[in-house]
Amino acid sequence: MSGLSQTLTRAEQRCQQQGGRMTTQRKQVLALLLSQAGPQSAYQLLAQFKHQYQANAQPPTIYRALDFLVQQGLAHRLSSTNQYLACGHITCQHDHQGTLFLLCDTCGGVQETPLLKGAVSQLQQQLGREGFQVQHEPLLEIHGRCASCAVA
Amino acid sequence: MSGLSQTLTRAEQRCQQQGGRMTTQRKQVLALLLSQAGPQSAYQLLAQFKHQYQANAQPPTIYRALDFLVQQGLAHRLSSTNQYLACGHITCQHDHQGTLFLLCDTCGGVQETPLLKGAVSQLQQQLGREGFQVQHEPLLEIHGRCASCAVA
DNA sequence: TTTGAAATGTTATAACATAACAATTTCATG
DNA sequence: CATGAAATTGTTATGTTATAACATTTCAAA
Repeated sequence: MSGLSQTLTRAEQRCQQQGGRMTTQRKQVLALLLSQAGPQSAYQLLAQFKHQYQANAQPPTIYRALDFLVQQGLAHRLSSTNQYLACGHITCQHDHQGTLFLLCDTCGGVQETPLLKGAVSQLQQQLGREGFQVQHEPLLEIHGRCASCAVA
Repeated sequence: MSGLSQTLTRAEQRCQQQGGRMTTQRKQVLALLLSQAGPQSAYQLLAQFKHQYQANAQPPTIYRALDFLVQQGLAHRLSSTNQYLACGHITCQHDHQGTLFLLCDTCGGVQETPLLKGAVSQLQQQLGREGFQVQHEPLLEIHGRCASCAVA
């Protein structure tokens, strides 16, 4: 578990390696994402951004920053809920072949886990069978009920 | 490969078994879906519905029909593209544990295939590890390039 | 220090989806 | 058949998500 500033530093390093510019604004949005308990909609983030950083910010500001962060692998977009969250593996050396998001429909929380090798190879088999070529790591979203909510 | 009317009949049977009412309107929307080459947005379907069936139809008409069809397992919603398509397995006895959609970013087409058992059990393993309970068959969407587009 | 590409600001609008309530239809049951 | 509760459909309005388009500014490399 590393602190916020360490994470931001690490994120900056990653951008440099990948030829991306980590500007103040983008860092602010990433910081916002990192401070959240759960995934947020773009407009929720916009509201917080306006409150904390820039009162007159407009949607494109947030969407551009989010697009950038997603491109750089520092954030993820959950397409099944139209939400965004910081990547849970900014500080670790992650060598994923894909990511699995477990979305709890009860509490709205998300668990992000690397796809296990076994699952990856099974999926690859299935893709190969169809002659389908994947360009980016697949992000798989599965809905259900998380462990905490299952207890209650 | 069964014809449109056969498929609609089969769909009707399924609804009855599941306690759903297959109305004229819903059948019309399903027929629209079945006549498509690829997945369509709700508003594309609305435009076609207005053209073919009811000139003054409004968005709720389409969304309600789509919601119903998805509930009954006769159609799917692709959350990564906000599109809808007819289930490719209305006429077969399908005993899926989940479905994998291969979305071609080049031609916009979709390949729908049942999740192979191996992949299912790998994913289940991973879910079990997190204590996560799935309520519905997972629908997994993977983007990439389909076989035809890979050739070109 | 120019200069051009990238980033940001700003206005407007497109695209996706649902709330809320009225009217109608359906269909089990009296 | 009558009829009334539940489901479906009609209709208006609006909420939510996302991007187009163009102006301005920033910033690093030549």
